[in-house]
Amino acid sequence: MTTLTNGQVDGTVHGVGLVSASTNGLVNGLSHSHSPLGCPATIPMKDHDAIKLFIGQIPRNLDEKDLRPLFEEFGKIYELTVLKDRFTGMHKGCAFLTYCARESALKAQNALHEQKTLPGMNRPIQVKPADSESRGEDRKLFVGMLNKQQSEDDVRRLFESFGSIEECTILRGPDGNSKGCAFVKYSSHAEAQAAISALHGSQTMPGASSSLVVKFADTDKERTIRRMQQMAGQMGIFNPMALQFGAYGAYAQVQQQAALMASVGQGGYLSPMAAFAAAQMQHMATINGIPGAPLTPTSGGSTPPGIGAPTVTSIPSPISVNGFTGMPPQANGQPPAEAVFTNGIHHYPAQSPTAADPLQQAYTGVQQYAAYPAAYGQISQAFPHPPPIIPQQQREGPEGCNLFIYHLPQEFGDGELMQMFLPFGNVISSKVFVDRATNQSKCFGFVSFDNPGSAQAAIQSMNGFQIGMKRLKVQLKRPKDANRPY
DNA sequence: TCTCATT
Repeated sequence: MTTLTNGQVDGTVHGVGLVSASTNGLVNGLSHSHSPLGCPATIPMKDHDAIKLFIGQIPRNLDEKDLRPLFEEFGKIYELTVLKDRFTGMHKGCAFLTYCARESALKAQNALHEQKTLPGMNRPIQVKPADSESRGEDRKLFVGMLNKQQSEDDVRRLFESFGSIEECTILRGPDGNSKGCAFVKYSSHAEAQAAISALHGSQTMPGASSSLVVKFADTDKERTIRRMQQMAGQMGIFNPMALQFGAYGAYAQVQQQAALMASVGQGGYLSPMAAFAAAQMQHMATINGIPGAPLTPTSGGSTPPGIGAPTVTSIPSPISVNGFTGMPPQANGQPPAEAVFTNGIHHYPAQSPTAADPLQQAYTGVQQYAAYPAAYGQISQAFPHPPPIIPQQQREGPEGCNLFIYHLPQEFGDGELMQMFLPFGNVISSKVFVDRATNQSKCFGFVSFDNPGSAQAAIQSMNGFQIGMKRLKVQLKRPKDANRPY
């Protein structure tokens, strides 16, 4: 039989049509045996005490069939799954492996873990019980402020008197140089706690800038947050060029992370990163709403999580921007404060974007919505969820609705500022202050909501939010007539 | 100064 078709594998099932899952498994060519009576092969059984192993440091060009031979020599495999990205299908470089027999897993771990390096990898293969098997990362410590010369053995010696160390890893860069920190995993939480009590801050390693840090390692959730903050900080998302290509990849990533963040749970407040991811998705949706871009949804069902669709009707006419619309750039040497608000926004519709403002150029796609209502109308038809509100005029909300934001990234403009705060409510205006002379952001601005609840939610979530090296400072704008106690 | 990846 050269061609395997449904129902004709072993003669026990005839005709085309529904095929049982187990028969499908046979069609897929796995090497199961058949019983003498011609029944489908029994599903392989595993011991009740079988261990699921995590396999790491797998070259991304190896799939299950390539890996089986490597592991089969230690016993019959119950299940082997290469982890793939749920959106892109990308090989994640690791896998789960369960042997039918517990003993096989132990043998494989002993023989392979850190024992050999697969082609193309610069670190040895990892074969150890999956996280799901051990329950809880509350035994793992992060150790910081080590001397970069200290080895695994040095660290072990430092920590061994507090308990039995299951794992000890120095963090190293690609070149193998220590990053001055390590992970130490004990067999119990109590041991880990004892090490913290005894060692944290107890000494300063030669060459370290402060005393030894010993604390519990980040949980998965914390790691997720950390990653996303790093991602947010390192241009990627904010770099307009990154949005021009690879938009799907960026979208998928952000969507995935937003989903993750949704599960992190931050006491009822939208967590900073979820807010951020949501804002960025809106941003990307805006970019992709330009006709011809690949992301245009075909139905309303594909709203990314966490996004409330802004409404077209709340977009005021772009033509009058506080009456300053047509004002030429340096009309006055020292403009009054109110004029500063309008400077640097959708600039001067009569002009095309100029090289004087790279950011403006970069965001031309967005700014056109403001400058050319007709174009906006077209796009809003093509895209079920219209792009976010474009700030048209500087409006203050009621008291308690207006925020000061300090420490904005240099490249943030009004649009980015608004994007960042949209998830918390209806942003009626956003304004980044711009230096008139240099056209550079002064790294602070205002955001106004239409209700105090949104403002409070934004403060809760975004104050202290890390972007790159900086942390946002978000607080209520003091009312003009506030009674100052001093 | 929080790993390379944990369905």
